[in-house]
Amino acid sequence: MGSGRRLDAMYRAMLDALGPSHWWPGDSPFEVCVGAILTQNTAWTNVEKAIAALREADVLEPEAMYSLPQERLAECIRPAGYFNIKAARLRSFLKFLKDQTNWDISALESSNTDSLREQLLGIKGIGPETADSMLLYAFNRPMFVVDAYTARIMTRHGMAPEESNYFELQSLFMDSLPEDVPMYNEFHALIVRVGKDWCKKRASQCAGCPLEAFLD
DNA sequence: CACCAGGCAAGTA
DNA sequence: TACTTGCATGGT
Repeated sequence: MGSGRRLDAMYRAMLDALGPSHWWPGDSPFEVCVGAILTQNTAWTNVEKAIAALREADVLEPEAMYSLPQERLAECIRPAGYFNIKAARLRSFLKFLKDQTNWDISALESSNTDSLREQLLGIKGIGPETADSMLLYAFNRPMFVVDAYTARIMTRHGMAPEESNYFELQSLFMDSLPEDVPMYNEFHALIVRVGKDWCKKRASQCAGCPLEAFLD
């Protein structure tokens, strides 16, 4: 429970400075899952365009989306980039929903978190960050989401070695913070916002960063 | 013009 | 196992 205080202080500093993020409220768990796949290595503004196109095509619902030929699905999501790959990934997720839930995504609510995580990771195109984003933001499970910004911020603050893997970074948070879904939700969102605006890959434009006081 | 974005899988040695 | 590369649009 050592670094818990520091993480909590960082969380409050970011929240005080930036205010709540209202991230991924989504119109449905399915929509959140679609967004999680589309946003892989892609700016969210581009994802919004793709989701709008899916809604316009009236396929923002599992069975309808699966009935759309992959090539046309790819065309809808073109603005999100990697459209051919992501169309295939959406379809592998849709096939999972069909096979495991008979198109009733709410059937997944009864699975325990660890087995649901394993199931999601078994789908081609869903890696640890996408699976955990779905668990936290679509299924309201207490799973901390790690991304490139999380790694950068933690290493830059001397709280994790450069070579830390996903699980090690995730454990840093989950071993010392309470299992609090709304807090995990907001914490990850704040990390992304701070990473985008201040914690750049190179140079250090740390002036004004909400976490400036936590640098050594 | 270069660089980056809420990653992942496949290929190589 | 540990690197490297392909995937692709849109904003700064």
